[in-house]
Amino acid sequence: VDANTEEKSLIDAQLRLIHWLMHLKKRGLQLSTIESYLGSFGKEFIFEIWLNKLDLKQQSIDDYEDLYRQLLKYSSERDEKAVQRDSVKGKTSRKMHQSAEYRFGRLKDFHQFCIENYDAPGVLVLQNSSFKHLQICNARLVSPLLFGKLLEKLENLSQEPTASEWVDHLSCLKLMYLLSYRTGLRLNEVRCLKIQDIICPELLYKEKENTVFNNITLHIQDNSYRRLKTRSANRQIPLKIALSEHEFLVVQRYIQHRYEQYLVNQQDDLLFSVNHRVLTDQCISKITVDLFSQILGMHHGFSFHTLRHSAANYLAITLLGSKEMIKTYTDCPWVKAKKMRDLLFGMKARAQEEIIQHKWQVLASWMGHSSIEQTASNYLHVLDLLAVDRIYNSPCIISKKVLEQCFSPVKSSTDYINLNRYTQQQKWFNSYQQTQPVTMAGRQEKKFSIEKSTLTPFQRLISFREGRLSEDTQAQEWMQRCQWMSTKWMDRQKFNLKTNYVYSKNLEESWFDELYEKAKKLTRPDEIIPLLDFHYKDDRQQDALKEKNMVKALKILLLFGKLRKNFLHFQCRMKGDEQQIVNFITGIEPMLGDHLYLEKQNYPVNLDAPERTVKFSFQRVVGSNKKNVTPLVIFNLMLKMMQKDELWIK
DNA sequence: ATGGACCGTGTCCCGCACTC
DNA sequence: GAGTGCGGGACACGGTCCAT
Repeated sequence: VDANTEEKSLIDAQLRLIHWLMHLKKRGLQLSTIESYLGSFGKEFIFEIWLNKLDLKQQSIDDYEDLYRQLLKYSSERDEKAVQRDSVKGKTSRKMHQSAEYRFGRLKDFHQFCIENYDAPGVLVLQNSSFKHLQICNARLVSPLLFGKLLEKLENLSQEPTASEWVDHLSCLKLMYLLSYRTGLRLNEVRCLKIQDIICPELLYKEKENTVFNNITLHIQDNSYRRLKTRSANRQIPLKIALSEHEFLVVQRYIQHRYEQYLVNQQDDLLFSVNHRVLTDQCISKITVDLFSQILGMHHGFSFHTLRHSAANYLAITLLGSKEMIKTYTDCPWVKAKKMRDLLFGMKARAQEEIIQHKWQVLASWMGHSSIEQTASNYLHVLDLLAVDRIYNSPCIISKKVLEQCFSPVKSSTDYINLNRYTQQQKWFNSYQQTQPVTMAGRQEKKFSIEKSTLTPFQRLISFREGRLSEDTQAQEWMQRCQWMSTKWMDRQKFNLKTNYVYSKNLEESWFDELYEKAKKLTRPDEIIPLLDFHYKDDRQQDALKEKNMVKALKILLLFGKLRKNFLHFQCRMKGDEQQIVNFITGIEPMLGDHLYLEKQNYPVNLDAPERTVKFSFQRVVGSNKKNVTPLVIFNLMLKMMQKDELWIK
């Protein structure tokens, strides 16, 4: 990368921006509006391009995400400053246009334009429609437990018959996950590792089979495949201290295996290639998001890049935190953490750990950042924890004389006393939980069957519907029940559908889909669909009765309910109908938690009126607002009902 | 009873002109 | 560059009327 190409990409970026402005003009916007659009992020955009020497044409999804996250951060900062100014003046203005939300919309518009005209990839940061959501998902970290689940899901994926051609690629992906999670490598850095990037003397003498290598160091540098962000991203990552013992062995084994192939065919020199092919970064991003979706449901905001974020935070804790903190948050043993510090900071510096200054620099260069600031502000979400941890554990020195003046004479051989010794005796967390280490189940070591138990019934249902778990017969039965229910409730012609049609094949699937879509729309962005954690009070004696009433209510809903728009209708014509409705209410109402209530219209029914339909709706209450969420609740009830076999016995 | 057409309401967001 | 008032479109929702 010479200065000339740097300049070129800077100009390209500017042209892109100008092109967008022209496009806005063509759309008929007035100049004043376009001006404010440009003002939303234009300067910062160009600044970031220049600062990080970015080439937009070469950017991966993760690079875009980084860039946009930074821009949105600048935007929020502008907002914060405005709030401060206002609070000085003593007014609390409700912002209208030039707000972070507004600028978020402009940036989204710009990126959409780039997607259409410059083949830019879709970006997760901007996909979420609500701006607030973004701030939450920004700080998501992958815990060792979650990472274990991710690997497990990947393992499941490679067990599927359709994946048979991809098994080797998926094994590579697993190693990429591992390396990124432990070392914080970017997607393209790990994806495009070359055999030549591996520094390992033992590889060259291929003598003993079963030795453990002393170390394997990855040299992260620019190469023709990889598109690195900056030249400063030239760095070396020692794997022996970054990985656990077992993980190191797994990686070593793979490298040995690939090296032998490489000796035969030196053209094929990418570490993770299978017959000259490596999974594309888009493909990896998509698989990763899908796997997380399987674990966490929709709208989780996790991506491959989250692994890098997690690595940064766990490294920060491991390098800078106290023993307690390390044990609580990471799966790294304390002994290993000490070893890491010795190696990275140097033994001498470690001896005076309190005062060494270059710790942050070590972390930043490990991550491939040119400045400490960059790591701290973009990647570290645990700074406050680290600060508290540090304060809590730092020595609290007080002069012996002061103590003696206040209290009685003090026994001490020195003039100073470290009070921390005494305060620490009432540690808040002297019994901390040791985090369980990540388990790396290999294909050979463990036989995998799709573990249905780890999926919720809802996930199994949806997986089955999408053909991912076609052999799950239980889910198949549930699906049929659901289709029957949604058809009976929603299809105006099929109100009289009999239960013996539950397993008939010619039910229309669209009714279920419609209900599912409606439920999704009513779900708040931070929720997974089955949000209604129906409340049961602990009182055991009441439980049996409550359960009985609930089953009764569900049976009534099953047989007599009608879903019209956002309302649940019950006819009240025959003599028994009135009692059924009462039963329904008494069974349902105790299930609803604090945020839901059952709203009743035309109840009790006026038996003389021609119209004798009771209309129920479920209302979600937030503060003083209420919202009709009937389809969502019905969908949830349906999920419950499909599992209750007693409802389906003839 | 059912479905279609229409309408009023409320909310959200956008565009524009304007001021400081 | 930040902020505001106003107008207006898109949309969801519910209600009403009417024909079948």
